[in-house]
This record gives sequence, C-alpha cells and structure tokens, in this order.
Amino acid sequence: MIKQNLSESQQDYLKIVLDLINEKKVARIKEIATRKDVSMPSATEAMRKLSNEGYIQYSAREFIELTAIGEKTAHRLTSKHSFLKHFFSDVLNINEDAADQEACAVEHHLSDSTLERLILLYQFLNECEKNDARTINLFKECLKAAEGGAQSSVACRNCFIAHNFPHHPGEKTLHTLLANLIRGQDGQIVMLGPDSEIRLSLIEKGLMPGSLFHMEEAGDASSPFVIQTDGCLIELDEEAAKMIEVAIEQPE
Amino acid sequence: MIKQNLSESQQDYLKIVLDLINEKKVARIKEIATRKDVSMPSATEAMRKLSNEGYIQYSAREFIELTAIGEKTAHRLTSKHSFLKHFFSDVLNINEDAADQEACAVEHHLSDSTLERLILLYQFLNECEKNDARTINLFKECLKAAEGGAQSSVACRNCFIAHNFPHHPGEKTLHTLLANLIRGQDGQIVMLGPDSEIRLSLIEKGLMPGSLFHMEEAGDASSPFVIQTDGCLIELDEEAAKMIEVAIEQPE
DNA sequence: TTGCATAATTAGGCAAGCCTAATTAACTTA
DNA sequence: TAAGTTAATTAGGCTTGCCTAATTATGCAA
Repeated sequence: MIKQNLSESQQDYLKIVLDLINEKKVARIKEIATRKDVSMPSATEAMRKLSNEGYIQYSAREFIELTAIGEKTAHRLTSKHSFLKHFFSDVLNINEDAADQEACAVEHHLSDSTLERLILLYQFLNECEKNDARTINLFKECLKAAEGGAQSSVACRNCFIAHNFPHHPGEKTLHTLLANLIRGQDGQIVMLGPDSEIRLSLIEKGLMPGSLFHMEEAGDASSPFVIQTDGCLIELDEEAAKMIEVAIEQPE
Repeated sequence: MIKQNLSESQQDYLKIVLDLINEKKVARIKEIATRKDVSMPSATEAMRKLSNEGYIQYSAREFIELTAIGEKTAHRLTSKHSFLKHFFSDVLNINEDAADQEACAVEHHLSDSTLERLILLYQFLNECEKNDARTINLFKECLKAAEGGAQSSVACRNCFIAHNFPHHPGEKTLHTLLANLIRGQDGQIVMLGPDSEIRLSLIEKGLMPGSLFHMEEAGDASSPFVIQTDGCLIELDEEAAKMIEVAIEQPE
C-alpha cells in the first residue's frame, strides 16, 4: 500500500498539504491547486494518489488529513527545504527568493547523507570551536568582495595567485596564471579570479576548479588564448586568462 | 529551432554523446542506449529530438556529431558535473561513487549562480590566504571525527555546547541542550551533536539547524521528550535530546 | 426552499520519455 | 555475393502529470 518513493510532484503536494493544515487548519483542493500552480483536477488526482499510497486520508469532497507517515514525510521534506534555503542564503549569501527557489529545485535530489555533510559543514563554519575566528565571517568578507565587479573586489585580489607565487612550494605542482602557459602545456584550473563578471562567464563556458586542459594556442593582448578541455576548444581573451590560476607539473 | 531548456534526460544524452565522441571518436546509438540504460529506440528518438533542436547533427543511420552549441552545452554540463563531484568528494568527503551519483542528481537543478557561490566557497576553503591554516583541513578533521560512531568522535565533542556554555555571551539568545528545556519553552536548533548515528536519525526526523520547535513534554531517562515542529509531534529519547544544541530567548 | 455561486469531480486529451515487437539496413564472412 | 549477424528504425503502447470542458455537489442568501 505504501509506495516508498514519492515523485517530485507528489512530494511537493505533500508539503503543501502540511503547510495548509498548519496555516489554515484545513487543506482544500482549491488552495492546493493555487499553491502548486496547477488546475484543480490535477490537485484532485494527486490527492487520490497520495491517499492510495497511504500518505493522506481523503475521499472525494471530504477533509484532507495527513496520516502518521504522511506527516512524518512532509515534515522531513519541509525541514530539508528550510535547511537548504538557510544554507544558500546564510552561507552562500544568495538572496532569500533565489535561495528558496534553489532549495525547491535541489531538495528532491539531495540524499540525506549528503544533507548531513552539508549540515556538518554549516556547523563547522558557524560554530566549531576550532574556528575561533568564526570562519563564516571570513568567508562572507570574501563573498562580499567577490560579488562586486572588478573595481569593488580589491580585497579579494590578495587571495589571488599573482601576489604570492608559487603557492604550495612543497608540492609537485606549480601554480601560475593560465596566461603564463605556453603552447602545448597541460594544466588544471585551481581557482577563478576576483572579477565577478569574468568569473561567471568562465563558469558558463564550463571552466572551473578541477578542469583539466591543454594549451592549444597561447594568445596575447591582441589574439585569444585557445585551450582544449573535454575535447572542446575554448577561446579566452587575455584579461580572462590572467584571471585563472592553474596548476602545472613542476618543470623538472 | 533551438530550444533553450533541455530536459534532464536530454541533458544526459548530450553529455553521453560528448563523452563517447571523446572516448571512441564516434557515438553510436547502441552505446548511448547502454550508458543511459535505456532501449535503443529510446536513444534513437532522443537523438532525433536533439537534432531537431539544434544540438547535434543526425539523420537516420548516420554519424552523430555535436553542433557548436551542442558541444558548448555538453561541455558546460560535464564541467558542472565534475565540479560538483569534486566538491562532494573533496570537501564533504563523500566516497567517489556516491559523490558521482549525487552530482548526477543535483547538477540539473543547480543554477549557475549558485554554482558560482559553491565555487567561491570551495576556493575559500582551499586557497584563500585569509585562511592561513587551510581551513579545509580543519573541516576534514571534524568530518573524520563526525563520521565515526559515538566512540570515535571524541575529538569533535569539544565543539559541542556542553563544554563551553553559554556560547555567545553577547547575543540575546542563550545556547543550551534541548534536554535542558522545560515544558512550554520555545527554541531553535543550532547544532547536532557528535554521534553520527543519532545525528542521521535526527536528520531523518527532520530536525536540523534552523528548526524551530516548542517543548511539549520534557522527558527524562525513562520517558521521551516530545517536541512540536511544523505542527508535528516528535519524540526523542534522552540521549538524542542531549545531542542537540538549541538557542532560546534570554530568560529576561 | 429554491436558486446561484463556488468548489470539486469526471471525462477525455496531450506531451515526454520510456518500453517491446517487428522490420529494415548495414556490415562481415564463408 | 549470399547468408547470417548485428545495429538501427518504425510502429504501437504505457505511465505520469498535466490540461480544458462539462458535470455534480455544496453552502449560502433571498
């Protein structure tokens, strides 16, 4: 009788039912349809299904009530949503509305065990005594700098490679800027620089920390850099190439 | 001709096509079907669609090739996937297979702007010079402690409230353990304690940082604590109640 | 208590993404 | 080059989750 895995849509319905019962004592088809932004027949059908699967009690034209398992499930889903929203807005500093949307989009697909890890990360950043300086605040400073355009991100430029190169002297790899590589060298992206506009455009091109690439054509102020990743050629202007920290094999 | 939003399924097909072309020079229906774990007719149909929408070049029984936009899109999706996998396994310390699965599940739903924030967080933890001690290593220590059962998490117990209470003297809220509240008090969960089994069971019940609750019935060693969140009653045994750090209003 | 507005349901349809069974095309090899 | 194998396609169907239009039930007001 009880199906283990509710579809995304069914999960949404279940959360809405819980919400409505909490807010207005009763959940009505009309309200459910409105909140889910679907027609009333769709809501009716969804209720019938949830009822068949044991999550709510419902017969045509009667009160909708959550069963014990329905309530438990709905509550778990709701909490997951709130935590994710919380994480997105508090930690990643995404504005409330976007955080909410994003939480909606992701919540159905994140396993409980990954959620646990995010919770641990959240707790670590906010509360862990090892972080006596409250790391989260440091990160927020960085975010603030990184959110503005090039001009406003002075504070964050200091994080960037050019100033303290090579970065990790003990290791076999050397860190430098993508713009410094010559044709034929291989590398891996380590970090994207402080300009938020350029950074987003790099991300949209699929360039981000971890990306492996091959320098196909070293450019300069007048001709673009061409790199290959994943079998695809990507062009970058000099400004962007100077905004990418990469790791390369130690030359000897 | 070009549809802006590819469905999840279409995105997967596109990534598979790029992968195959990179690995084996050509992408064949049979291989595509195998990787996606669907029948060949399904793969054929998907190719027809992607072709109509301008992402690949394909006519029946001929070579499948990516168009410029198809390649760009596929590459972006692939990178997103790798970064997320990277983040899950490197930062959150989830094992490779699970990280891969999780990245698959989430990648379609995470917006580029949220991805950017995750990248910034990743960079901050790994590289930001403000974190001279490489915060990521601190976090990993915590994770390691938090991953074991109660017995192995001695190191992390120190993070937990009981030892350094009250936590944030300057603030209007007071931190304590859920087990210390009396019937009728309201609180908000701040942190889940070090025992990994209990922590997961709390998360499954929908209790996590940020959850607001009302103490319905204060328990003890022999009778359970009963709290209300989101209109739902939840029972906790004493051991669990002592593993939850909560914030309450300052008593005066 | 009849009539009307609103809520809910039924009936019938559509798109996406999958399936199996049957057919056709393309290679391969004796 | 004819036969057999394998790959790909077509045809027809299923499920989920949505829709509109039409119908039925409910509750309130004159």
